Amino acid sequence: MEYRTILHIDMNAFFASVEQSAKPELRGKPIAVVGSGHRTVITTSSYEARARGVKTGMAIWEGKRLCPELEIVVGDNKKYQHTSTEINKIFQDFTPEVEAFSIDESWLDVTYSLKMFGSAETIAYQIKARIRHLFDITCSIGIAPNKLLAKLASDMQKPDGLTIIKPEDVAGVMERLPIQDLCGIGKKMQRHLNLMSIYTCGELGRCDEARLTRKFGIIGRRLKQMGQGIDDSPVIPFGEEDEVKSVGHSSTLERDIDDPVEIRRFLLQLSEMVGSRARRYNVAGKTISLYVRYADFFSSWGKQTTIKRHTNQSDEIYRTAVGILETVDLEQPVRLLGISLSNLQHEVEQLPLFEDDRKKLEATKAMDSVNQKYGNMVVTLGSLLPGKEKRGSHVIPPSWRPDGIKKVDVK
DNA sequence: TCTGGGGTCCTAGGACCC
DNA sequence: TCTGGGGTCCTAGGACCC
Repeated sequence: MEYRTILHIDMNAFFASVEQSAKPELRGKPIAVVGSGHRTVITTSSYEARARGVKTGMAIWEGKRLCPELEIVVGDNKKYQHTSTEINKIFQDFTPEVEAFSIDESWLDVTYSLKMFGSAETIAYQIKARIRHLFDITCSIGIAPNKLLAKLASDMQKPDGLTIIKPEDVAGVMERLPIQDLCGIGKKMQRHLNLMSIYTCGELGRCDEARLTRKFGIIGRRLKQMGQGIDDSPVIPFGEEDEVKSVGHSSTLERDIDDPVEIRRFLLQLSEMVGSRARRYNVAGKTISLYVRYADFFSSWGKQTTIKRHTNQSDEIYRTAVGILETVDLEQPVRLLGISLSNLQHEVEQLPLFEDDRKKLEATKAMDSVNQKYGNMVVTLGSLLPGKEKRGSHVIPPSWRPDGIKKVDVK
């Protein structure tokens, strides 16, 4: 039996560590990285803050209540993107098989690198040393025969850990491991399995497959395998991922609004963000979705509509979103609005037939290039301007990938 | 004083065509 | 003025990840 050797590398408290590294006065202190705007939440907290119970997703006041001396730092997306890209370059020195799972997590398949570097452990220590040397931050690394177990292993020792799960130890590790420790088993799944008297991976791995399939459909088989620590999924290097399937933006408003004009102005902004990103990716979509969350936070709805032809034009996205909005009677003031474009076609380069279309295309391209150079939304569709509302710059989500997007063209 | 943002995958049910 | 079934596309919603 040939085993693969997979590393999972998880940057410890990534955004907070980058900030502490850049600003020595923050080192050793409880800090929280947040977005701008007063409705932001804590994106990452330092280990000093975590020790006090400050967690991702908390409101600032909540963190402050737990830890009054908590230092609040507004996140700097560019800095994290840059650091992540540089770290991924380090990985490339050890294997071309690098898959970025998020901005701060990657898998490396080092199966064919072992001869050159000696062992996976050696590789892991070298990676740790280089990241520490260049950026003064730590990471936790898991080494295992597959991605599932490597991710599990990297979670076992934090911060600055190195955990190895050898093929011969898999069964022993899984036997008493709580099912919710596996990546892919969330709260709901845990509850369902617990109701079936399944609490450990050992129990899950021994469960009758038909029983799992009856309950969970086609993922039943996958669940049993997970319980056994089996995972055949390959490390998919950059450039070989599936194409993106949707492009969307959503944003919580600084205050709840019910004025239709204000709502539309915001939708226009979102449409332009979605459209410009779709154009940058060279994709166009047929399905436009609108998502609304009401002031009470709990009630929300999403509606989508599919149009005749693919588009990546902001104004068409906007018109479609407004069309959806007009089919609905808003029940409350609105807290959050989101627009997304899906049903995507890739590699779109349209040649307009008419002079007017050509002019519009030229104008769009000029606008996009200014925005790319000077920051998003510097130039936008005209009717945006009256409000002159400043959009908060959001902390980028961890789903961001080092190169910004998955592969876009079809081979 | 509350509670972010960007994705993926899966299922169910209806419309419609052959 | 009936009957069934397969395939595809669509909307809606849930669960999961970071």
